[in-house]
Amino acid sequence: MNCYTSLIAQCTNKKSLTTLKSLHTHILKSGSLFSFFGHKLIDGYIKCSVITEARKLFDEMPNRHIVTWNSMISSHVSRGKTKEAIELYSNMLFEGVLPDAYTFSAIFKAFSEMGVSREGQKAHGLAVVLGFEVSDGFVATGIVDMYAKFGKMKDARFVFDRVLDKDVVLFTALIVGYNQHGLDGEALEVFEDMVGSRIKPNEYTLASVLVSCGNLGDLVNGKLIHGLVVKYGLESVVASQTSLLTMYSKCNMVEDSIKVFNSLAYASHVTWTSFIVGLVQNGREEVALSMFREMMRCSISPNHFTLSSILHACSSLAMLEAGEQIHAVTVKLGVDGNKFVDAALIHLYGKCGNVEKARSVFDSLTELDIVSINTMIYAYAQNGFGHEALELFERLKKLGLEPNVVTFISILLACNNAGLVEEGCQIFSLIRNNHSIELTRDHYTCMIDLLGRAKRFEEATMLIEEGKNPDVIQWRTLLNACKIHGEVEMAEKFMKKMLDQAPRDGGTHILLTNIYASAGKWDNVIEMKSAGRDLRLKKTPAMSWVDIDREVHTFMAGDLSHPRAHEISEMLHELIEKVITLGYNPDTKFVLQDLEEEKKISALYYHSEKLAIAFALWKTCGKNTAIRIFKNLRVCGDYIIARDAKRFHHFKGGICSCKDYW
DNA sequence: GTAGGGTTAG
Repeated sequence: MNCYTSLIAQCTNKKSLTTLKSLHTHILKSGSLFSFFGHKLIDGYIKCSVITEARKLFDEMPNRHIVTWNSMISSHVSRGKTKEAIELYSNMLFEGVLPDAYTFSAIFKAFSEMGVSREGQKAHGLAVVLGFEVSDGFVATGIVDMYAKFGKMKDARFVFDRVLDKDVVLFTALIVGYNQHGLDGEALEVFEDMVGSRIKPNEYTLASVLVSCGNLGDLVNGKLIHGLVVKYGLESVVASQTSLLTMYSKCNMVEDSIKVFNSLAYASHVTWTSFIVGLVQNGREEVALSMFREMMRCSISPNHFTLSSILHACSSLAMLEAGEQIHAVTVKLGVDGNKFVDAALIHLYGKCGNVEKARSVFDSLTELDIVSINTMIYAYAQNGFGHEALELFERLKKLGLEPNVVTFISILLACNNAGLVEEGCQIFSLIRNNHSIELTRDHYTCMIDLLGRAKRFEEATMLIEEGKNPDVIQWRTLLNACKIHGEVEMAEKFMKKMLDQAPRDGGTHILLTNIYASAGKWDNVIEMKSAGRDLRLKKTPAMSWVDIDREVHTFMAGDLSHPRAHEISEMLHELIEKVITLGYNPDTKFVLQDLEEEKKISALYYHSEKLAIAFALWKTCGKNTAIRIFKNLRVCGDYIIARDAKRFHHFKGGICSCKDYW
């Protein structure tokens, strides 16, 4: 009889399920199944990962031992079968079997994963009554981790503080809790306590505190902890590598994160993703895209984290074609239903001016949440679809969702971009009356722009003065409105107010210079320019780019350095001749330099966006494909299609979607 | 004879 024990052990080690099952039959026939051997068999099934067989036998057994209850519960929890684990736990209590430290160490995770905090709290109470809460580190860790997952950091801390013998896992559970709820300062404090208590951190601890350093932008501590990773020989652990990358990129030290990445012998999909995310967040979208391609070449499958990030890279570069290919990848991998991925897709299509496609992704969502609606409203806003944005705003309210700060920024932007002045004012007063939303500078700036464009300078000025800490951008917004309406005197008045605040602001100087230039006040222009030189102001050069066959071509005004400069120039002249015969009249008021008329006209011809479009037309040879031109600053009023730094301009039948409002 | 914590995204 005793040989059963060693036979079961042999099967378990070899993971031989068939032999285990024949043993099962044999023991059953011998009449000793519901004894010690039954428990051994259950244990064997669990170790062979056939939990259903274990459960079947378990349910047949009378007089189940606490150890077997515990094995059943913990094996269900570790396989993500939380509902069944909780069921087993209640059955156990119902049968009058008291849980012990092993039971508690497993069960709290089930409560947090099921999201049932009341039940979790009850179990906590029982653990206190039975005396396990502060005396057993495993139990305490379970409780601390559960409260942390529920975001109840005060409860987690309360339990933590009372535990007598704190170990590295308990400390880590609390640190991770703080980290995941944005309390990175607290996370670092606890880490310091831990080190002070001479408890050695491990890879779990270090991974988490590194991320906290990143979130705080605390490079000093980040580097110290990098030192600890090296000291404890944890450099080859994936989690350490991943969080090192995250830490450096969140501290804006992309070069260091590149260095870490290049030193890795192997990178997991999480590490690749962390690296790519860091590149995207640091404005290295093109590198991110090539790393993404490299990742795919290495047959590392991207997941929803990777894909949503890389889609954001495509959005920033407005690379529609690359984005569409990645959209195809998301469908192929079946992650296109993920809400992060879908939001990124809506953002991409919105940013690339394809509102219909953004909307079709939006319509495919099975569950609407505030972020997905915000993203769609923003897509409408960017493209000047004011009424559609307002409609969605109404739908949001009907769904009973609470609009947040981002919703209001997007909707105000939509009103602004579509010239819906009254609607914008109404929504603005709605936010004012809704005390749960705090008005931010962005809300004010948007309203100031809206009122300024509507020539309602008095109200706009009042808003600047009412808003907390008005900034240069707001005054500059108003100056821009003066420029639109040719209000030179008003601009000078605002300029004085601004200069008190930020005498060295380059944008202000350039704007006022341009206002003088449009009004032909060349003396003032010269004066402003020399003042600007004295202040050593640098102007951001205008730049346009076009994406053809996944290659980005960049142009600056008058810049003939492109290898195809000759063809571009020919195409440009051909085009201009054509449009002149169609009635185009170069509008030199957009040339803000004091030049002879002829030179002004030629300056106008060589604007960066025109070079880009000439190149694109030459390159695509009149093929019937959409051409998307991008520009970092505002598009010159003299011409054209494109997305500029603010919004997309759709040209159809010679009319721009912004109705020349911008 | 059974047990606890981590790294990537809007």
